Formats: sequence, C-alpha cells, structure tokens
Amino acid sequence: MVTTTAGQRREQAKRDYDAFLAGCPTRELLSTLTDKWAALVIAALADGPHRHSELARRIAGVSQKMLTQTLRTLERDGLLSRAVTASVPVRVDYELTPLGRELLPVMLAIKTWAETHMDRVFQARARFDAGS
Amino acid sequence: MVTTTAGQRREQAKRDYDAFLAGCPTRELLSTLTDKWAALVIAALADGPHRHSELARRIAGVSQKMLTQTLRTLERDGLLSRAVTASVPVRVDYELTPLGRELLPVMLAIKTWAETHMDRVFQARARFDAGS
DNA sequence: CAGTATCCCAACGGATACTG
DNA sequence: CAGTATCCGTTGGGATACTG
Repeated sequence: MVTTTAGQRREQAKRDYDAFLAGCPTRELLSTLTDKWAALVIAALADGPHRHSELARRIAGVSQKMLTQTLRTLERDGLLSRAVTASVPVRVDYELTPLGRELLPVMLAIKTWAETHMDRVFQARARFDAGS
Repeated sequence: MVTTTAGQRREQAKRDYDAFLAGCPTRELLSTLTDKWAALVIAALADGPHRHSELARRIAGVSQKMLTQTLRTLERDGLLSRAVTASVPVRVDYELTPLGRELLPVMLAIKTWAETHMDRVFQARARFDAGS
C-alpha cells in the first residue's frame, strides 16, 4: 500500500491537471461545470432530492430536452444520482451525490454572485455603451 | 440621502434578482460567467495585468476571435479594464477591475475544483458507461 | 410522468484574410 | 501587435410528436 495521504494526492492532481492546457481533460469538465443549466440544476438540488417535473418548474424556461440532457451529463460525471420508483406513472428523483455536494458551494457562489452584483454590472454596461 | 447601508442594499439585490426566473437579467449575466473562456481569462489575470498575446499563449487553444470577444464582454460588464499604450506596435494590457477581483475567487474555485476532482469524475464516468 | 426521437433554425466558433 | 471582417461548418437548443 502506498503511503500518500488524501491531501497529498489532491496536491498531485492539481499539478497533473491544468485547465490552461488545451489537451487537458479538465477543459471538457470545465465546459460541463460552466454551463448555465448545470449551475441552475445543481443549485436547485441544494435542499435535497427533487423530481424531474419539480426541477422543470423551478428552473423556469428550461426545455425538457435540455433538462434531461443536463441531468444525464451530471449523472454520468457522478455529481448527482437518479432514483427510479417503478410506480404508475413512473417517479424519478434526482439527488446530489457526495461529489456533487462538494461542488455545490462553488455553484451557489456563482449564482449568488450574479444576483448580488447585477446592479454594478448594469452600471458598468451603461458606462461602456456611453463611451463608445 | 437614503440611509440604507451597502449590506442592506446587497440583501435587497438578492431578493430582487433570482436566476431561477426566466426573465431575470441575472440569467444573462450567469451565461457570461458560466463561459469556459471567461473563467479561464479571469483566472489568467489573477496575478496581474497581461497583454493580449500573453493571454492567447497562456490559454492554449483559444482562437483570437473568441479571446477578443470574451475580453470585450468582460470589459463591458466591468470585470476587467483595457489599457492601450499608443506605441508602434500598439500595446494593450488587460487587468481585473475591483469588481472582477471580487469574482476571481469564485472563478478560481471552479477551475481548481475541476483540476482537483478530475479523477473522481473519471471513475464515475467509467461506472456509468459500464452500467449502460 | 419521464423520457426518446425528429426536425430544423440560430448561434457559436474556427480559419483565413485584411487594417491601423 | 491587436484587432476587424467574412466565410462557413458544427453544435446548441427549441418545438413537436410519440412511447413505457
């Protein structure tokens, strides 16, 4: 057995992966994370499991195609789990995995940042548009 | 003069804006923030001002079209500033504004998260792909 | 209810060429 | 060097119809 700690392995991972490099797989993962719907879906699951229809209602404006697609991608990447209850009609619940819960604070931070600083961004835009 | 504090106004903003709502302007801002290149550009400017060409080199694989486009959007939203030095040839430096520096930790967090948890995501994908 | 399957248009975004 | 402009293929993503 190797004697590296979890912390050491994390440090190693940070050296091995660099999103600034074009070929790095983190580029693709970054694309998944920096997705408008992904951020909203993860934020919507912050308070526990939710059904497909609940998510669709909560995240106003998302098409069911994009919602399903986003949920699949996040499930594949291990960020959320999908639980099917075989009733009629079928019931499907989505829930953040431990890995997804580790990501949650970051995603909430983006959403909150946008909501909190919207005014200052509006001011900046007004200045920019006036200046040109 | 109104007697609300900055803290109170921030609280107000969080109530007024909700990215879960379709018509909310934060949706659009969220789209800007959750952009692969935007995250990388802001991360690349973490250690101070950089020239256009330096950014292009640092963020491997970005086309100059996308780099310029991303820089313009971020400049318009007040996240970074553009300084032109009228020499021959022209020199242009980009630097995070105070607003951009407030966003920096969040963006770095995403990039770091991706780099740190890539392995676990790979494992999750292997499990998912095997199961189906 | 929770999907899958098509169709189809708009945008994203790369490659290339040109300008101050 | 730091852009802008054009072309053009690829993808994103909505609308609709259908299935277990």
